[in-house]
Amino acid sequence: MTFVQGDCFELIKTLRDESVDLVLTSPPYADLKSYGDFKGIAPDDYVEWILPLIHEIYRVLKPTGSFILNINDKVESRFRHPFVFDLISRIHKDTKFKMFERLFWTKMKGLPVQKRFGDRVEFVFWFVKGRDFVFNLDAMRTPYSEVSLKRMQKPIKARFVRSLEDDEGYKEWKPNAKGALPTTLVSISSETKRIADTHIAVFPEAFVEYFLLGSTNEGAIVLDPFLGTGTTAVVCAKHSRQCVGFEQSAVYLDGVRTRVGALR
Amino acid sequence: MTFVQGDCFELIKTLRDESVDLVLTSPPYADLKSYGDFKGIAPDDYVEWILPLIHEIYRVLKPTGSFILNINDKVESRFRHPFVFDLISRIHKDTKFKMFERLFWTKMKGLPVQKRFGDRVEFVFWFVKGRDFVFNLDAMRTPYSEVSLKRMQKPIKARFVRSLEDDEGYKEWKPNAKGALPTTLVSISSETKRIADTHIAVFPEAFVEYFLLGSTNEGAIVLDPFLGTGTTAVVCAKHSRQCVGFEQSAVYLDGVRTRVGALR
DNA sequence: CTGCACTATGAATCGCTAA
DNA sequence: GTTAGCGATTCATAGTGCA
Repeated sequence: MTFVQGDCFELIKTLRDESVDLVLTSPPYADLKSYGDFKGIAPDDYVEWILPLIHEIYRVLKPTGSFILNINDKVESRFRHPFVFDLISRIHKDTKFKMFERLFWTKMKGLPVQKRFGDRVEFVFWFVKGRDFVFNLDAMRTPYSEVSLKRMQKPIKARFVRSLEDDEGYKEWKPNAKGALPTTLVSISSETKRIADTHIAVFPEAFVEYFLLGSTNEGAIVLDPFLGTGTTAVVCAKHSRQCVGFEQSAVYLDGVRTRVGALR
Repeated sequence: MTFVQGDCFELIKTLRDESVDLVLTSPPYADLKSYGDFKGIAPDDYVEWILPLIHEIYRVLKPTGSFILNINDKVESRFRHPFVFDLISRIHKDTKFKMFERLFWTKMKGLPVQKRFGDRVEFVFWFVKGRDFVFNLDAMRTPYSEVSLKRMQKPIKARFVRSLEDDEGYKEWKPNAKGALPTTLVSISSETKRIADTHIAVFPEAFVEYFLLGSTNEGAIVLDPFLGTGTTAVVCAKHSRQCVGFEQSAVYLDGVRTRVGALR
């Protein structure tokens, strides 16, 4: 575990090429207001602001590594600002990152709104450098629905071979002990933490756990350049991964050290 | 109801400026293979292919009108191609369209995959020309969840004013008769239609109904440049909207005329 | 009308083979 | 080397039908 207080845009330059297995982070979303110690970034400036960091992330990532980015867009004067779409487009143009998948994190809990749709979905982008990346699909399997579980109580037959019109096309179907295949809709409820006497919304631990176990093996080096309240560090400690975390705010970083220290 | 057989890129040029209330469509997604009568568009060429149509859509739309676009991206050699993100970015750069909202249509049923996440989500983009557009929020309210309904059986008090620590912050909460506020996660199950002896997947009627009633009033002129099996036309007929539909395939268009004619 | 059993199918993806 | 076409394969859900 290595936690450093300072500006991640500078600190990441001290890391060696191809030394990190996973970058898992939720950068501050574009906002006109400030965010903790962090001065807000206007939506129009967001892409140019964060792109240098993404180039560095590409550099420090191992060839088998992943970059998992949680982000959401904002409404500005009644319209949804397109900076997330701009960003994903630019990442493909300016770097060699490939998008393994775009996932939709639904929280089922959100701020009430009056004249709009309630926003219950955030983006999760999973970038890789090439085909040979770590992906533990079984670790990401999700619980079967109640209806499915009921049906599984006794073996069932299902037709898999569509072209055959006769009964030969039947096979036994066995449910996977580890759960159903994961889908692009990721349902994880949100959490709130209290640090330095302010409530802030963060990554839930379940969210970090899901992606950490799915994209790394034990002993992996995991970087979170916007450590915040340190959820990434806590989950890494629980699952034998090494966390490198950067954070501007000394107050937040103290909180992280306490939180991680309490696990021993 | 006006149905014309031909190329929508040309046909749309015959429509007058600011004459349409809603463009609701699901263009063919990028594909390397061909798609019905339609020659497939390679993902790399998709944006340049469809952008001229979008300029025309802007032109024919009334100042209060909406352009609602259902689209999804594709996997190409194991990676998710970014053309949807490129497209949304370019629409903002090349036209004056504003994005009212980006919605996520989840179908809860999809083709099985082996080594990926199952794709259960498609994008729905709602573009407008300015602040003064038709939006019937109440028509888009969704049924309350079972948990919410249970709570509503007897009057409950809910705390809305969070800053107050005392009991004065309680208010009576009355459920809205038209349902819960809609969210950006839209759950509508998929449908199958059979036309010209082939199964094709389309807009479900419930999908068209949801967005049609939410974005237009009675008597509205609705354009679907990729009419396909004509779900847009059928739903317009049921709800007293005028549909203008373009479709390349004469076979499909015959099917549409039969389908709409059967409603009288 | 309810509940359970059973089946069809969904804007798919991968890997092999041929050119 | 690369690409394009084709066949094999994947399974949870919605819907139908019957007791």
